[in-house]
Amino acid sequence: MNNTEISRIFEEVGDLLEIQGANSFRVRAYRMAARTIGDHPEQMADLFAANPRQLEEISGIGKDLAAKIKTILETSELPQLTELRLEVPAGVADMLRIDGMGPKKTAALWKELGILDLDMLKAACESGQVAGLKGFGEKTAKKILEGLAHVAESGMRHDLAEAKFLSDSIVDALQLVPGVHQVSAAGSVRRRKETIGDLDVLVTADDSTAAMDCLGTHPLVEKVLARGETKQRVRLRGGMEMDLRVVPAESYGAALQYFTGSKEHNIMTRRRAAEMGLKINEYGVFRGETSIAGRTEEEVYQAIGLPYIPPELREDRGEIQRAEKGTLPKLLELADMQGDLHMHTTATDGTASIREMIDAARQRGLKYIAITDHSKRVSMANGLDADRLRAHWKEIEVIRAEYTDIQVLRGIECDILEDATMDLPDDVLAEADWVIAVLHYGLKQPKDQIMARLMTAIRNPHVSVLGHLTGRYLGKRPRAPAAMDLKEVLKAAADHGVMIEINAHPSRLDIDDLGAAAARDLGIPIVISTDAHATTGFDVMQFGVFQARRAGLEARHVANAQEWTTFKSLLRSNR
DNA sequence: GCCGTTTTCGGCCCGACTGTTTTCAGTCG
Repeated sequence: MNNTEISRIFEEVGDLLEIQGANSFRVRAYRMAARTIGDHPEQMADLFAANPRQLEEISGIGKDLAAKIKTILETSELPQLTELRLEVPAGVADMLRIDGMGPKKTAALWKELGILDLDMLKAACESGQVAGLKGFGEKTAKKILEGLAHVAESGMRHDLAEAKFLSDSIVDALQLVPGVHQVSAAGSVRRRKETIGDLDVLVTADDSTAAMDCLGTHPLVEKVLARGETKQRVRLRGGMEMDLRVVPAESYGAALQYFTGSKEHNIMTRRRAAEMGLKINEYGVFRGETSIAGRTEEEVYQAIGLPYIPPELREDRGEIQRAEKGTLPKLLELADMQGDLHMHTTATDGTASIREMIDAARQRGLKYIAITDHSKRVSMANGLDADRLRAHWKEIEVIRAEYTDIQVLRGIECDILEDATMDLPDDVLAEADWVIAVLHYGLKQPKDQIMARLMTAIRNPHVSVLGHLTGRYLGKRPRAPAAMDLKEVLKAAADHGVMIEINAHPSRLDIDDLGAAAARDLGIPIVISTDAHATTGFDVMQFGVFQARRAGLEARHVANAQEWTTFKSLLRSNR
């Protein structure tokens, strides 16, 4: 059982307990544990094998949950969940996914009307049964029917690029509204999470009406779901939902801090405030009735004795403790990026020539790049065999000689084949300036085989970096990461001087933030690459930088944030 | 179910909006 599977078990226990009306803090404990385990950089199985007591040392895991993890690891199941499933029919928990439905309503529909799944729910709404139930009414029944229509997409997360585009568009529109002063995206978009559930935008205004009217009539908005004095919720075209909050200027910082989250980070800041005899809400920091801070986020953090914490770090992953000790990182910036080391040309599946890619890179101020077309295994992209690759490199040599302000490396994105050999012979790889080793095929192979393949690449003396390591895909058709022992892979990479890529494409962002942090802790240089297939492909670098910031990386941790001469000394061929 | 520099018991973040109610419960973030 891996962490994801254990996490799902606790998540389901939480849902079922909640429907049963269990103590909400108990429910929260299961949900917190599910999240903690799902996010944990090390496998519970490994921790347990090393020392069973380690589980209890994880914050949010006590004696009871540690014992349950042990049971799951040993028997692949949890008797408590088996029992809960007998008590709560399988389709009932699905009702929780409907917007506006929580545990109380779900339990009422199940117990009072005998509704067991979403189909029965739909029928009961249409027949008027739901509207007649105590505590329900016409509007609730209608809202449930609407919610049912959106249930598939409501739980769906969208990639950061799409979410940021929508959020920026609305922010830009609100900025033009007379009487609106400050406008900012908040929520997980501001924290630069790799996928986004819904959007938050915050404004300060003399009067909320104009801002809300602007949003309500914006061409991207499909429907206004709720509107009050200070808060409006809308559904955008494409299915995402957005909250707009209007606050007074003196509360802007407190509101921005509050609505940026994460929820877990806010619980920690509020708890800290309470310990200091203060109270934080979205209007400010209060001692008794008196507001002592709130105009800026800096003020809010200062009031609880902390320096400003960048949004990307606000996940309750130790940032509060680091802030307290004054050891917060000075996060990488987009402007730090000096080079880009993963891109394609018309030689394989890119749309621009070598020269066009070099020119586009220069326009963006890059000082060095690597041209890394596909190797032959990727036949659908017209991947290069040894002969074509050597000819391609010759062409690069001729063209790069024309430029004095940018270094151009002759690279290759070489597949690690299903049988754990490299797609190109060693003597060819030896001639490259830069070799990215990647898994494209056979991602569903068993863990042992995936590990064998990765070890082949890591031990190969010519491999510079592992590209999009896990092969996961976050797009409309998500693809799970390949099975691997990440800790072991990173350790081997560290031992052999192989770098790790953060692929900046918004559907990849692979390796992820926690993985990048783990690599950094092992002293592995991180490379952030766009994997550009066109001249516009360079523009996704920002998303790679966001992911690096979430990992807490500084410029010194990122190989291609270094000056060319420094970067050159990091190249494996120089060792 | 977790947790502890006032605590091993008694807390656990906090406010807005909606709908169904006549003063509030449920849901959400």
